[in-house]
Amino acid sequence: MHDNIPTIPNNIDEESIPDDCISNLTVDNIIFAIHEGKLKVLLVKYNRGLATSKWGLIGHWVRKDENLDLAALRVVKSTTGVENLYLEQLGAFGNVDRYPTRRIITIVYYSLVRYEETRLITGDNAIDCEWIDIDKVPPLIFDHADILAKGLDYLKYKVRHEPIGFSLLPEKFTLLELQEIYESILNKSLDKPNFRRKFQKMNLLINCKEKQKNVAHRAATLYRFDINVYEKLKEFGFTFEF
Amino acid sequence: MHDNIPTIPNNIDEESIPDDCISNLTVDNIIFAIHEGKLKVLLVKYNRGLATSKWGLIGHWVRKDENLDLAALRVVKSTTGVENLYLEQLGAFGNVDRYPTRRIITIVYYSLVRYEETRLITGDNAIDCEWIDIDKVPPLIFDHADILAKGLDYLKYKVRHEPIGFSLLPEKFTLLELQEIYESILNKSLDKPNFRRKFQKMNLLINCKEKQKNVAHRAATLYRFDINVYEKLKEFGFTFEF
DNA sequence: TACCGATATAGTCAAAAATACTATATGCAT
DNA sequence: ATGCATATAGTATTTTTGACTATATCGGTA
Repeated sequence: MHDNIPTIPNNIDEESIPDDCISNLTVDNIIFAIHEGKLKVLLVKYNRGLATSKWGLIGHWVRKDENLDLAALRVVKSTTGVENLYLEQLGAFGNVDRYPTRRIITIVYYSLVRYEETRLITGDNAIDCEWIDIDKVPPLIFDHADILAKGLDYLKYKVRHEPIGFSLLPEKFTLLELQEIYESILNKSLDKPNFRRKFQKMNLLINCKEKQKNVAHRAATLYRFDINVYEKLKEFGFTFEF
Repeated sequence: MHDNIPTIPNNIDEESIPDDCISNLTVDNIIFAIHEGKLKVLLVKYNRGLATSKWGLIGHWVRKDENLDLAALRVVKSTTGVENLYLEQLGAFGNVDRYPTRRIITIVYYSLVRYEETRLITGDNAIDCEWIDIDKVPPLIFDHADILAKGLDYLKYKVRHEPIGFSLLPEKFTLLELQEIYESILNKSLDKPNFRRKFQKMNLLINCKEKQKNVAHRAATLYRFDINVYEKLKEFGFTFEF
């Protein structure tokens, strides 16, 4: 699995840039999700251009009449089938030598999706599209390993400073599920009673007054995220901190 | 002052893009400094292209053989004369209609400089270059007002989460000077004894064992920032929080 | 030289938050 | 009925914050 196939065609025609796209600009997406308590990133194995048979982040050329954010959104939606997601720009990567043959700038976005809501679609420029465990990432094309590393750093930072956990969970979730998000991203274990208390005191959780079903132990209460309270708190200069 | 001059030439030749630059890519810089306790941003009034006679952030075309970071650094150094600065990418702005005549992407950097170290140089593409008080910013070209707003938000966020104050102060500074940075950025007053205690407990300050001189009051101790301790703390997952 | 204005710096105390635990509750499986 | 597994409540100690008071020390000035 994840072998490097050695020879790749090395000419610009192989890039097959659509006519309606800007020729020196792409978007690339770092798409994260949590599955079975583990942090995953979505990668594709390309079937054309300089990236043929190699793994990389999910990117595409930006259309001439398309804003950057929309280009990123288009790519994420068409690959994952997800409608609701957290999407944010990570930054531009444009080192002179990042692309083998010429100068191409990529604007990188990172997004968080709910694993259960995804229906992966391998586009016709790819031969594979998979959720890869964050510590089993194969070698990646171009500067994508650097980009991913930066995205992962940012995720770790972000999870402590904004309540992004909710973007990774289904609408209704238990406090333990929420805690496991933190544990998997921060890579350390946390005290259960203290975690609940801390989170509950923030008032960002709404008790659904429902319980888990079909679990072989005491059923936990289900909660959902109160985005209205969060928006109001932000207006008053509140900053989430974990 | 800061009037809008109405008619501007509206043709691409007026952009005067150097031959060795990429034609659809610029860098723009949000340069902050503190002077007399007030937050300032560096702006220029352009003398050519679509921006003629209007104020804007300090930007330039990116050279074909130049990394993005270096392009930003080149512009900041050549405008301010500063050698040591904090420089970080804020992100890419590339909305379809951000530039009047065609699609141009700009990569925005934000930097912090020490006011006393600057020697402003008005480049030959500008007729003026000034430190502008953050709440006296004139109308700006293109989407620069949006960009500046985002940079300012980021600065406010940043000052609470990373010890950036040191990038705005001379090497040796008093605790009151440090406090005033926080007060001017966060736009509120802070308790003096509590501020000192909080900062001192972080162990990021080295006592220079020197005092202020020629002040009409008890001389304060001078401190400097301990970047080594800061780097080590970061390795262990410490996050600065104010 | 004695006081004044200004800022530095130390100290106090109560309230709030974080931390490390212990204890009890409730679901399903056997 | 018992036990395993997780939920959830509680408790006690330490840390951190926030508001405030008190004292120290500089240059300047009457």
